[in-house]
Amino acid sequence: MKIASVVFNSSLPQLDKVFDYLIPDSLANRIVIGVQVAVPFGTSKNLKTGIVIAIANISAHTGILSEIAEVVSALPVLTMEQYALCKEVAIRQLGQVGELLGTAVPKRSIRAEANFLKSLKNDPPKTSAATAPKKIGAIRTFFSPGLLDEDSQSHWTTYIIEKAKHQLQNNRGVLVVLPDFRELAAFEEALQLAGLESFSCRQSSEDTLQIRWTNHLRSVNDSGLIVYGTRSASFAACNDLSSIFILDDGDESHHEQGSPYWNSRDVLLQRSHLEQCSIEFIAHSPSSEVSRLCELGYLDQITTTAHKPLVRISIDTERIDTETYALIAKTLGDDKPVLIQIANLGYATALACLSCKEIRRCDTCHSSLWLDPSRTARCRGCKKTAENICSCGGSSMRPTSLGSNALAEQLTRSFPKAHIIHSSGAERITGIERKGTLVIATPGAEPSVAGGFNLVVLADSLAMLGVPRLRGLEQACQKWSNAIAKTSFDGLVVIVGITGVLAEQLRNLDFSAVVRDDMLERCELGLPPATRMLSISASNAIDHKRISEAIKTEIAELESIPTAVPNTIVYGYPIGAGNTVASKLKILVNSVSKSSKNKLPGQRVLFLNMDDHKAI
DNA sequence: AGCACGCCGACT
DNA sequence: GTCGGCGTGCTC
Repeated sequence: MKIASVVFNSSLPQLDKVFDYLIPDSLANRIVIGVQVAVPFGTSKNLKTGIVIAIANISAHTGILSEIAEVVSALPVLTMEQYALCKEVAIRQLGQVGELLGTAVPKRSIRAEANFLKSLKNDPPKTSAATAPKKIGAIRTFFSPGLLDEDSQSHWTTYIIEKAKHQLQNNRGVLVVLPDFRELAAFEEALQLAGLESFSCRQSSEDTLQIRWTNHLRSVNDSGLIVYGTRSASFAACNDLSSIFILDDGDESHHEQGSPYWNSRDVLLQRSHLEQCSIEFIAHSPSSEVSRLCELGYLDQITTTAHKPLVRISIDTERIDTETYALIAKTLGDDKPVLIQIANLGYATALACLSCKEIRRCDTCHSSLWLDPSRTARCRGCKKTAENICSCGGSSMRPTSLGSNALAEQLTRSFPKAHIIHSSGAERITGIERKGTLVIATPGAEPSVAGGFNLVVLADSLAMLGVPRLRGLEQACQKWSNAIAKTSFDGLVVIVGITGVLAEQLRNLDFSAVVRDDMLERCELGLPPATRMLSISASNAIDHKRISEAIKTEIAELESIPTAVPNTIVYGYPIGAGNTVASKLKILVNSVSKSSKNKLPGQRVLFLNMDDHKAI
């Protein structure tokens, strides 16, 4: 009898390995690699479902083998490329293969599967292997689309679709990973326009169970598809993969919040290595990681020559100066749309001292102060109510920028006849009609309008930089550039409150230069992206002490970084040492967890994040 | 996760 | 003497 190796979808470290089973003759012709099977497991009366990842004549296991009880899914539900990716990511992120299998394989829908099988009989999938040409040279680029989304030639969807068409002709697969449902909608619209709907396959957790399972079966069992979705699509099946595209890799939505804390960029970089395929990063402004890869020569940067909107820098410390007011009034008067980007909601984004003009910061944690909705001066970080005296001795302060509510009130007064719309994360408007509308939006919530906005005002630029965060500048660039991309062909951009070198770089809309300078400076200081931060949180003080001491003696090269978070240790490590550090840590973490005398039943002792963005 | 094995306290 | 507590460890 043949032997099948089976893996389980479980986050338990004890089950994070393959289990071999005998294939009974009755099931022999139905068991292929990738199918779901039900097997007896341990002493449990219930069968456990797993996935066959290998079939062989011998087993490395010396004990007696059980037999597979039944075949659950007639079709394969996992490709071996997906499985290899899960293994690689699990090693690098110090997690379990089993917990990533859940991302690679969605929940099964019996009805959807029955319908899919029926449709297969009428329309069998194209077989690709015989005709697929061998690998073309893998391309690795960072592409920055033109800063005018209205110019369809330089739009990111056009760029991806043109390249994808070429691959589809060879019956090869293309994977597209997008940050958000808004980009998903934009991409779907473009697919429809290009007549590629029948060659595309969406992977979205927003879809119903049935649709998800149908699309998943299709991407595993068919080829020559454009597979697209948000971050979990990084693990989606895509046969004969030739190119990977990832949009706005710096966007926070590309980070998985749960263990093992992977992000689309890193997963897809690993995937492009494993599958020897091209990878292209697309963003109006690069992330610092992409900027670093360009600097190293790992990625080629493609700059578009498409024309850019005109930029006016207003150095006025007021949020909106008189000239900008006049521009808004004129644009609205011409019945054309205006977009104002503000940092966030609330009544003030920052407070400045009237005598020294500095932004007031919290005495304990140094975060900026703001006026909360009850109009009390409060720290943004620790929420402590602030003193009324500045370090310079000045006793009065004023808001440097007003939040959306206050600004809206102010604008309503200034433009009594204007039609004002708000759009924020909570109440998001996706599109508006083209006329003299004034849109006040928070970053990422800007609606689109046919033809673009004739005036885009980045009203809170200074406040967006005022936050003392590591990635403040690169994230601001991402948010600014995405808002600027909504400008019309003949439109104007006003950036309020920026001065110096940054103002010059922004006048030319040279976001790559801004991010590059910031990135190089951070690398010199031993900060991300060249150095990475890993954090280990313990559920109690004793185990916290045990793991930190074990690391101090066993992995001396790890550089400890102070943190205020209780029972947590943070270390910096060079990005290239990731796998080495992870494998050394795995041994220590396992032994400390195992011998813990303090764990509650079912509770994990240690939580490990190999790439903790919030650690610093 | 389940489930059995195993070695100490209170019960007919 | 035995019933049962859940700590420890294994599951192909």
